Amino acid sequence: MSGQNIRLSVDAVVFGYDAGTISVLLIKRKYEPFKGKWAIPGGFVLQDESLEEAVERELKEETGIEIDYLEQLYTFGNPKRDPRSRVVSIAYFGLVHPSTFDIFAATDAEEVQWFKIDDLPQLSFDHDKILQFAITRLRAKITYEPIGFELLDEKFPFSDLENLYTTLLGRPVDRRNFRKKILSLDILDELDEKISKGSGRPANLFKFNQKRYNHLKKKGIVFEI
Amino acid sequence: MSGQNIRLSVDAVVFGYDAGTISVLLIKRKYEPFKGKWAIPGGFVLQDESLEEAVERELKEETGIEIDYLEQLYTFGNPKRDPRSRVVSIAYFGLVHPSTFDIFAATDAEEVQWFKIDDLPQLSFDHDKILQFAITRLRAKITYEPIGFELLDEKFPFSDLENLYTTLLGRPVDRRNFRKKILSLDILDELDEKISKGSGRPANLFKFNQKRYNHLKKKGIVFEI
DNA sequence: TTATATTTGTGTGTATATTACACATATGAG
DNA sequence: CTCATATGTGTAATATACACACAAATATAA
Repeated sequence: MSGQNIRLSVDAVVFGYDAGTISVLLIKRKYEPFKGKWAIPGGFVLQDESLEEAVERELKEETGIEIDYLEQLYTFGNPKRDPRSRVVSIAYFGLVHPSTFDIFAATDAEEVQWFKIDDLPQLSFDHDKILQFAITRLRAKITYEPIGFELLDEKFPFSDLENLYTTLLGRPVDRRNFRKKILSLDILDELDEKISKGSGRPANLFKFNQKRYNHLKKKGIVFEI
Repeated sequence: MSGQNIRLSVDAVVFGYDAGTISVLLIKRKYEPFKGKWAIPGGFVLQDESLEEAVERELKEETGIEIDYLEQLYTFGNPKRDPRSRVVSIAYFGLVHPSTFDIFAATDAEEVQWFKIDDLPQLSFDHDKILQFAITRLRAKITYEPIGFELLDEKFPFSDLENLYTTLLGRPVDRRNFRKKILSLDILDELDEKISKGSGRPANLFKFNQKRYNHLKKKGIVFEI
């Protein structure tokens, strides 16, 4: 027991969304093992920080990013997952708004990049497994928790939400029925603002009302698409 | 990084079911801290074993039990959760069939006991939090995965399943509608066997067909109550 | 300025699923 | 053989999900 020599790390799969594609944030490894290969950002947990603090610190150190939504994903503990020594990794998954996504997508730092999830490079360690796990969770979770809003701007036209769901679910959604359903949940505030995207009729902007959602949830009313 | 001194443990919340009550397996701690208090079984992960192996080993060592269903629950990493030193614990939740449950319920070893979940003793560490987490997961999960069968005998009358759901959901379910719904999922085999429980009409026995469920799941057909 | 292309916004009828509900049947016990 | 107890079953009413098309507001090009 006293001979336990297991190191503990955290890894974060961070998703961003723009114009019909989901991307994930990766870093290029500077050192062995897997030097030069892409990996999910992460690192070792420090003695006195919580796991969430470790994730946020590592993300800031390695990518400069600050996360809008973070949740624990799964803990990967296969004894052979790191070729050097025993490392157990607690994986998180995170979401960022387009404002964050855009900034970092623009700066093409060679060592930090967004990759579209259907055009991923080879990954280090068991990171492909972790990433697939995260994608599965994201796709599933948007159907029973209103986390999709974390991938949109604070104020968004309804079509953005619809496109996000079309993308994540991988199938078309009926515009009228989708709108009816979401609006019936009573978790969106319709704003007195319009946005015009090139040609076409300007769209009304909406805003997710987190407080109202929490309130409804407490009453046992569930989000479901 | 080399100064990391975090120990890694696993803990298991094991549930059993009998006659309208859900119970959980606890052990009485032999040593400080929390000596004499009840706790969820668990212990430190050994160098070369997987997390699941660690859980199974600890359960066997501490309680003698073998588990029928095991899944990772959540990783608890609050720096202060253990008063001695930093210990991160990966919690699992497990289910056992009544055959296992009955045996161990009978032997009233002073240091290992089943407790009804609405009559729990004070627990050590953050184990009450872990336990509540597990209960929440169990209650939620039986509505979208057919794991309830792991709490019943291999062959069971329909009323057992109905009572289990009534218990876990904490509300009555309509017998006819429930039966219709479950049978429509086509994951139960009706056997040519009857069981007679004291008085009343003997009940037909059913058996969960895991293969058929896996097959349906692969086709995207989901279990849902 | 007018016509055209583009995107948003909206309602109704149909099919499907969920819910409520009561009585006959098979057995054991007295 | 009567009574108590648990099982087994169907139908009608209601609610939910789904399919589907055209008018309104703007930008652009003629």
